[in-house]
Amino acid sequence: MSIERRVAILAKSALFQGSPTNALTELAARGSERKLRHGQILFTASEPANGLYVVLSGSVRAFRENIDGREQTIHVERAGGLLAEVAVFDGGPYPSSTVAEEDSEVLFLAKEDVRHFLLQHPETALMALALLAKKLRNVASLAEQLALKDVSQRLATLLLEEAQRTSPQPQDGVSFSLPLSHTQLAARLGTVREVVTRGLQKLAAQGTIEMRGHRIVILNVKALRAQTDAHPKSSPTGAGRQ
Amino acid sequence: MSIERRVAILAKSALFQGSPTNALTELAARGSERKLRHGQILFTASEPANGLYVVLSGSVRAFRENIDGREQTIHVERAGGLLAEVAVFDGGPYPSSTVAEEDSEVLFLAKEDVRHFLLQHPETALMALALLAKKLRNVASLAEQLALKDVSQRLATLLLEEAQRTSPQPQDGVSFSLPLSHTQLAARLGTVREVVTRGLQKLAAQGTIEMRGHRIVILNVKALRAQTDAHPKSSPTGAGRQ
DNA sequence: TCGGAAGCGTGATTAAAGTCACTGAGCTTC
DNA sequence: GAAGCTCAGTGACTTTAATCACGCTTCCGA
Repeated sequence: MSIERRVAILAKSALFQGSPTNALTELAARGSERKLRHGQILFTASEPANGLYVVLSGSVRAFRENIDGREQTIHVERAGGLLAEVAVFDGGPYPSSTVAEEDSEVLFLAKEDVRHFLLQHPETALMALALLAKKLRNVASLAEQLALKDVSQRLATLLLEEAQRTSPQPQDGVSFSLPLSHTQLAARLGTVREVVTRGLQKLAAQGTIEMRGHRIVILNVKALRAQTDAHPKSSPTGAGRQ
Repeated sequence: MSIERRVAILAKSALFQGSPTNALTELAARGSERKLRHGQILFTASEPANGLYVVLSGSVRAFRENIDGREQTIHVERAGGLLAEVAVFDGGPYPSSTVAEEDSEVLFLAKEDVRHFLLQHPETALMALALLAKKLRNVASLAEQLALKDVSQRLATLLLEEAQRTSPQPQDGVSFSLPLSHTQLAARLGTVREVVTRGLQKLAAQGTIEMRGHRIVILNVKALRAQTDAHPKSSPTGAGRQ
C-alpha cells in the first residue's frame, strides 16, 4: 500500500486525526506493513511487544482464550483502529491475541516512534487519552454484561447495538447485515454456538426479529430493548416471551 | 485535610508522581474535599461528570448493577487512586457508580483543571496514558475471567493475587488478611454470596487453604495455582479436588 | 442488655448454560 | 459429481450457578 494511502487512513483514525500531514507521512514511512490472510494470527497474548498496529484494511479481532480453547472476543478493529496500544503506553506485553477476521493489512509502528510522535504532538496525546478512555468504557461494559446479564439479554443488546450502527434511531422493521457466524457471535457474547442458535430462534419465534441469511430484521424494537435487561419472567411489554 | 497532606498523597499517586510540588500544590488547592461515610454513594453511573476524584484516605469501590440490584465490582481505589478519570478524558458521563467501602476522604478535581495541568505537564500526560493502559488491562482480565473461567477458578485467582500483594513469590504457608465479606467477594467475582461460601469451603476441605476469620492461609500454593485454570476433572498436580 | 443488623452456613430446588453426538445444507475444489 | 469443508439445527443430558428459605452467631448501638 502506498505511503499516501497509509497516511489517508491514519488521518481518519481516532488517534491521529487532526495531526499535520507531513508528520503523519514521516510516521507512516517509518512503519512496516504486513498482510494477513483470513484466520492468520498477528500476535499472541503475553508475547513481548515492541509497538502497536494500525489496521489499514480488513478487520482484526482481539481475543483471549482459556485452556479448553474457548475464546472471548475483547474488541474488533477495522481500518483506522489500533491494536496493542496499551503495550506502547505501559511498556508491557501484548494484552490479547489477535487474528484477522478477513484478509487484512496492518501497519506496525514501533513504540519509540509512537512515543516520540506523542511528545512532539501533545494534542495527539490527548486524543490517545480519549481513545483509551473509550476503550475502557467498552471493556467495562463487556465485563458488566458478562457478570450481570444472561445470554439472551446480551444477545438482545448486541443486536440493538448493531442496528444502531446503521440507523441511530432504529424503528420497527429496520434491517442490517450481521456477517458473523454463530460461533463468532458466541465468542463476543461469552457463550457457545448452540446457545446463540437457540437464542436467535427464540427471538424469531416471539416475532421480535426475523432472519434472512446474514441479514437481521428487527420487527419489534421495543420488545428487543425490553429483553436487554428484562426480568426473565413476565415481560412488561406484553410482547415478551411466553 | 491540610493542603500539604493532599499534596503528599497526590505526589505518591500513579498519575501525579514526579510532578513538581508547587504545581501540585496549586492543583490541590483548587480541588474540593469531601468526606464519605462507610456505605455512602459518591456518584452514580451515567450522571453527567464535571471532573474526577482522587481518593485521599479509606477505600472507594466502583461498580455496576443490574435491575435486580446485583452488583459487579469493577475496581477498588485506595489513597492515591483515581475515580472517573475516563469522564475527564473523553468528556462523557460517569462510567460506574461508586461507594465508600469504609469512611473515606476524596478530592474532587474539575475537568478543566486536570486538562490544564496535563497540557502544562506533558510528562504527566504520559503517566495518564500508562495509568489508563493499566486499568484497561485489568478490566480486560476481568472480562476474560468472567467469560472463560468458572467461579472456583476465579476465586483461586483472586486469592493468589491477594497473596501476591503481600509476598510477591508466595510459598506454602503464606497468610494474608482479606477484609472482605463474602458478599463483597461475590461482587468482585461475578457471583453470589452462597457460591463464595461454598467455594472457600471446598478449598479448605481440600487442604489448599485455611481460614482464620478474615485471615487466609495458603497451605498449597501449587494446588491453588492449578485451580486457577484447571480442567474441572482430573487435576494434574494430584493435590486437586477429589 | 435487649434488639437488630449483618454476616455466615446449609439444604433443597430451579433455572440457565454448557456438552455431546449427530443430521443435514450449502460450498468449494479437485 | 464425489469428497470434504464449514456452518447451522436439534435432542438428550450434565453441570454449574442461582434462588429460596431457613437457623445461628456476633457485634453494635440505643
